[in-house]
Amino acid sequence: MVRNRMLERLSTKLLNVCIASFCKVNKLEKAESVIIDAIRLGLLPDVVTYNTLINAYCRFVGIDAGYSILHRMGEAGINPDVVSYNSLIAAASRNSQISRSLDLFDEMIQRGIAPDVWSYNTLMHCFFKLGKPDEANRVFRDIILGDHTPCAATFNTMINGLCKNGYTENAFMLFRKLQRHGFVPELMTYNILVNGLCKIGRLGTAKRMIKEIGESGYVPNAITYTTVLKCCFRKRKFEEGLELLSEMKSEGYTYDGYAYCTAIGALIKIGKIKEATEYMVQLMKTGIKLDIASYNTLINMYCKDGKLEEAYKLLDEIEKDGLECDKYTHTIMIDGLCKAGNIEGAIRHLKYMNLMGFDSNLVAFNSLVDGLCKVGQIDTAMKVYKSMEVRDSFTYSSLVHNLCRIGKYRKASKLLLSCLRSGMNILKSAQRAVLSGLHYSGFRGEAKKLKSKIRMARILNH
DNA sequence: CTAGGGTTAG
Repeated sequence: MVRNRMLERLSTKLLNVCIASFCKVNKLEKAESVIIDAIRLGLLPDVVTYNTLINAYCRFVGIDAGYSILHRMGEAGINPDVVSYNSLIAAASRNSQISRSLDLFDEMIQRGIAPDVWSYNTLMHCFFKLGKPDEANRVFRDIILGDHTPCAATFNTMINGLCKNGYTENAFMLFRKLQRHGFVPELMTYNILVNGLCKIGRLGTAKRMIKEIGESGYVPNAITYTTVLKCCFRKRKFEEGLELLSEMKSEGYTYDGYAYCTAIGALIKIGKIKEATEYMVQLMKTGIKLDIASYNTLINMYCKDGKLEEAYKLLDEIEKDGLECDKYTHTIMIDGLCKAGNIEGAIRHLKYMNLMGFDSNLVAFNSLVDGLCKVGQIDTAMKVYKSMEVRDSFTYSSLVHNLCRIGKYRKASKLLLSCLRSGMNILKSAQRAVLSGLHYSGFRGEAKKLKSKIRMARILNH
């Protein structure tokens, strides 16, 4: 009897290995048919089998599909465990459905399943993604001081979240403190810090980190390289960047599209479309499978080149490749249409984007506002501006510049002030345009007053 | 579970 039980367990284990190998390569139907065969042979799937399925369905089909497995396992008399929920929570978080992650977390607790460190790590990550570092910090403290043992991912998530929320200095200090207490950083930890430090321009410290990677016995990986590559372009060191890219190519670090897209994106930004196109051709020649971010880069390239038809062709390619457009794709198209002066097309695409389940985002609206201004429809642009729930310095700079362009300096001045009152910065060039406009159109007193307000705002907003 | 690439103003 005992022998039989052992055999049974072994067989389920084998079944799970088999299911896992199919799930890994997106052969879900195959996995399902194996399960059916197994059941026919009297071999019942267990919680691990279902968890493997949840993971795969979340990854390849969607969270709803993953979630439906929960019901299926319930019907089969198997209760979901913390791993089941961790998969779902992480999947929602990956898909930027943060509120869903939080709901799933609550659901798990309500069902009496105790979260583990992984659950808390993901929860922390969710709060950081929501821009709520205080909440994330609370979770971090709970992990450290509570019943759970933090793991490297806990620290990595915390350090990364701090960097992403504008607290890179704190992240760095935490890192050093943890090190003094015996934390051995992973390569990922270093990559997180190198990226954070590069972004705030602390290149000296970033270089020190890279040196520490070697001293710790790690070898920098493609991510380290791409981070440094991006940093080169950010510092406008294009020659150096392109050299690094070719070094990456010869060292085998360009097995995906990241480095290419970094370079292409940087070249587009400085208007070197021809060079960007050359790198696109290179990228295509490698046969690397394009993901949605790569497609977005290429679509943006065509848009900036005024080749909208080519951009539309790529939209079709995305579908043929079985990928889905995301908010970046749509925003890039909307901006491209605006830049081409096709406001109607842009508005149509905005509606289409909403139809596809994407909220209108700040960037898309900013593009629309700017596009409307450029074709002389400033009143409509103002209407859009007023309807916007969120605005940023792009919104204001664009409007202020264009109002100045048509000589409406007092209106521009009013807008500039409401921008400053909201605690946001505005381009220096936009400020100058308003000030000199007011001055030379006879509103010298107002110009003077505005100037002093700008000065005060500089103190307060800093 | 955690790290690199993709969108807007001048």
